Amino acid sequence: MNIVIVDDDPLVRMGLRAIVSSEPGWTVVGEAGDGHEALATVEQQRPDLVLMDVRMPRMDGLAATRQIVAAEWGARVLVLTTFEVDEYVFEAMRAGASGFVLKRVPPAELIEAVRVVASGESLLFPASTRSVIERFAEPQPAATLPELTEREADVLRLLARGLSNGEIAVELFVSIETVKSHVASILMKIGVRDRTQAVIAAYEAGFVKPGDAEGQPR
Amino acid sequence: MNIVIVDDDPLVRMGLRAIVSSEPGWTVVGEAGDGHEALATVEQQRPDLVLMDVRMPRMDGLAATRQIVAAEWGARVLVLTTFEVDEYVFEAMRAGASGFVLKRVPPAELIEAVRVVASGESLLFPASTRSVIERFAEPQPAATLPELTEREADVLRLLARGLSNGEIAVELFVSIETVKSHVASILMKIGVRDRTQAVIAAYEAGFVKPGDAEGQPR
DNA sequence: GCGGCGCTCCCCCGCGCGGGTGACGCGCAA
DNA sequence: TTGCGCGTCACCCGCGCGGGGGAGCGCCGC
Repeated sequence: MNIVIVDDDPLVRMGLRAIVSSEPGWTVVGEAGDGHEALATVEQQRPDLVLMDVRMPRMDGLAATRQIVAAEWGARVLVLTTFEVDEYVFEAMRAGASGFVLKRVPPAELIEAVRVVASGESLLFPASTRSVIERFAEPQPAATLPELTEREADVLRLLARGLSNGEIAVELFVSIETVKSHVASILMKIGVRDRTQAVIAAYEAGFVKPGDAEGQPR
Repeated sequence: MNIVIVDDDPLVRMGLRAIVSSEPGWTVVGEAGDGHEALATVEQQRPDLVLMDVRMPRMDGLAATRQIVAAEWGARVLVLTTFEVDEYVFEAMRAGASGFVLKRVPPAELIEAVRVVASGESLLFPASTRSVIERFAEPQPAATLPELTEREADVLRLLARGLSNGEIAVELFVSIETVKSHVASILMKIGVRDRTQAVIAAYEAGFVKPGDAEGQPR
């Protein structure tokens, strides 16, 4: 397995190199000190895996990760970081990293992490996993909508797709007046002023989710 | 540390008991064969941690997890499963579980998992972590907004909080006319008809996310 | 220096929207 | 039976919004 090490600190690179190259069959085929160098090195060496620092001069590890993962040969990236700043975790995941590990974990754990990531799976440092799970768990009870009648819910769904009263009327086979009546009820029930705020409330309450619209809003 | 084991298969319970009770200081204070028994046992024993199977008769592990975590003393729950069905992972996370591990992992890994979860952190089986990361990574490229100028972005942010043109004007210390001008540019650039559709586009593109508003929309 | 663009402001116009009030039929429960 | 909630429809009014138009300023790049 061929590995590239990216970190702006030469000492850290040496340490990582010592750890990973101690495994039989693992070879460090390149090193880089910033994001730009990383891209160049990865393009030349086409490694199986990249150990990537986050904080680096010129181009940080997240931007570099994005580009490496986006490239067609797509090496897997294991992000290393000194501090467990939560935001980095989410950014790294979005950037396409396969793992997120603190530098200060014992060498055996780091090797295990590399092995896991190389096998095509993913892995997060436990404390990071906790952040991720919490973010997953929370968004549900964010806000809550008062009880809407079935028809009002229909109208709100269409409102949240950007339809005008007239369009909703056509969609539901009723008159505009009826739609206006429902809209008025909705606005009063959820305590907002206009249709825009109603749509916002629908999103905030999870009544509709990004992706629900997808395409046809026109 | 006191542990309760929940699984409908007595043999599996015995195996788990053998593994975890081999650790010094760890005690299995109860067992249960379904969700209802689990709730009763947990309430009596008040364990620090629960090893919870997912598929069980009467009440499944996810429902039981929800109730255990919701209770005020709140034991931590490590979910065990035979198959790595993705949906279980997300459900378990939402239910409030602190970890998700396959039953067939080696005893040493299981013990490590228990240790991690008991320490207040969280942990997922690597293949599950991958699912989670992918779910995190995808929602981004949903839709994309044309390039907005800095000021237009400001206005769109406020639009997405439900402010009227007048309120936006006050917020940005400009005249209503200016706001109307920016709004017109926004509508034209993203190709929509009215402010409501603009807000929808903002949510769909991830320009604003549920939770950004949080409170002040009024 | 001049054009382009972003930001600011102004005016007019038409219409959709939101607020108010009222009405009718239906189903359901008191 | 008498209500009440729901869904349907109607009319009026006022105003915010969106669609035109134009214009001045400062900054940047050619």
